[in-house]
Amino acid sequence: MISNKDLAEKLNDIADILEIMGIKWEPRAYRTAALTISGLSDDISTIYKQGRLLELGGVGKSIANSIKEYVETGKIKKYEELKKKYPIDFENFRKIRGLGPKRVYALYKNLGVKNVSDLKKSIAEDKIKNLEGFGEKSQNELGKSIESFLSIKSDRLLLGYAIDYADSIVKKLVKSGLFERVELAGSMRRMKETIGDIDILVISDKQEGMDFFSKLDEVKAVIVKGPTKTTVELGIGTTCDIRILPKESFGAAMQYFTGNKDHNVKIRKIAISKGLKLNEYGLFKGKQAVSGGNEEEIYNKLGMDWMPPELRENTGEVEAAQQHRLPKLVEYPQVIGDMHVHTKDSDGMNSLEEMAAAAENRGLKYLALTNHSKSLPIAHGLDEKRFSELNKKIDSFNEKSGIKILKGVELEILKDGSLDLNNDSLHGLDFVIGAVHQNLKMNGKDLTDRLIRAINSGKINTVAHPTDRIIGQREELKLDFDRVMEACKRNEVMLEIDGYPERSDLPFDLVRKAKGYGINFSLGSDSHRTEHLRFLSLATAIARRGWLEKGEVINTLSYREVLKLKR
DNA sequence: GCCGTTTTCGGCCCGACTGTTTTCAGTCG
Repeated sequence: MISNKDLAEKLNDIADILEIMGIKWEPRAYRTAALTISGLSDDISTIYKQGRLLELGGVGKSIANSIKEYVETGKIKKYEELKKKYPIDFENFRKIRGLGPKRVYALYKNLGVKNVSDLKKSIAEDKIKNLEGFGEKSQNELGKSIESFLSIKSDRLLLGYAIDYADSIVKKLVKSGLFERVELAGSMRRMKETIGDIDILVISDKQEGMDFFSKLDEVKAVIVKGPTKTTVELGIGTTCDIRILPKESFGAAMQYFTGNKDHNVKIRKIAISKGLKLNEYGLFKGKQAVSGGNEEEIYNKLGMDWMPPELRENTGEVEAAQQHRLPKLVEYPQVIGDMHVHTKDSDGMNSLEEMAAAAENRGLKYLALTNHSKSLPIAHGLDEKRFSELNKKIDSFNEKSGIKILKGVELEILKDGSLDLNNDSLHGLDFVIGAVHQNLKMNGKDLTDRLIRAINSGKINTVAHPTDRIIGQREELKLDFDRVMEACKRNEVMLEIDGYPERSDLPFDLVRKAKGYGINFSLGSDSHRTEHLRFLSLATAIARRGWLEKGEVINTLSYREVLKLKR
């Protein structure tokens, strides 16, 4: 089965094997390429067909050839040969904490350990501790690592659920009074849709802070405990790092621990090119600190503007910051309406009044009530008659309410691309979200045609969760997004950014692509109960990660202006 | 093997922590 993930694993395997063979720099090249490929949203076969392999960072002639082989035959000769020589399950070993290529090789060479169950057996037989370079403690630690490897369901947590958990930890740390400052960093500060771990940076000169942290209720086990860094395993199934820093280094540390790896490597290379050195303690000229306490100042001294964390993925933000051409991103408070909300009239849990009151409490000025239409019976989709009744109820609600409700629908786009409500009914609505929920097993071309027919109808405002992915459960639809986006631009149809954590759809790189087509966006929480309204800010985060500005997001318009979008 | 306002050859981010060492290798982020 050809996939980006499978290819990345194969390249990582090659890297691991080359490393145990004692080869110096080649492993790094394969790992860089693997990292690039695992971060792609386009299919590797698509990129190959478009002849764009060499545009990928870390992919040169040789690796491009391997990828060509892989896409065409499903195999890579170099990989097969190396794997025959070293038949070791590196893919799973990589997920076990404390095991790298060198130690895996030592286990293989001395004990014949090829996979996780072999390793488990060797531990049970007490064989590891006598190996050179291992001991009683490593044997025990490996046993624990295997346990947590076997119990973990998926690699990454959804930001939408982890962020509140992390915030509550931060609040406890602040409340303890042991820290001068407490901040989240890492992928969570970048608001990445999924996170691998939680990074917390603190200013403190008290060692008690670390003890307090290690004893929080959320902490299941302490993995690393050093004077400046502690790593713990949390109850929600992820690890959390906390790092203590002096005040004069805090800006440097925020810089260091926020950007993704590529962003950071690039920034540090720029520092080197200016005769400086950048690490988590500051920006240095020789041994003299040039800057450190303030993150913005560090970027400025390196000749670039400060950039919002959401952008720090090395997708052109560094160059833009150097040329002072960063976008003026849409701000969280500028999003004053939610364009995708359900009530119990279809498959929601709360009433119109409850959703409106909760939204008003969150400071919103309006929301679009977009219940499902009749061809989605599983969600109690509404027919023309029920929409008409609901709309009357909305009209009378709006007369006496501060927060306003738009009469909307999440309208089924049927198998042939036709729409699920008649024209009269659609005419009575303020905001129409076209959505595909059923018959997803069509091929990519038919799906694209189906969607484009709906876009061409002139009756929908926006396309709901366009890729239809469910993170960890369902792949993105194989749509031809160039055709979809051209059709959207031509018909002035928007794309939705659905903030519901499992969806997070459009993904941020496709948002960026659509921005290039001049398309506007609607943001929605896809709330099915009042507690879900918080997901609107996750949609805003994706918009920011896709470089969107205020004018490209309709949720920044006033209620009256949004009403004018009626089709 | 990749890459280039440091180079088409000669580098490749870098510091903390752990365990096994007796001065350091391996792993991690």
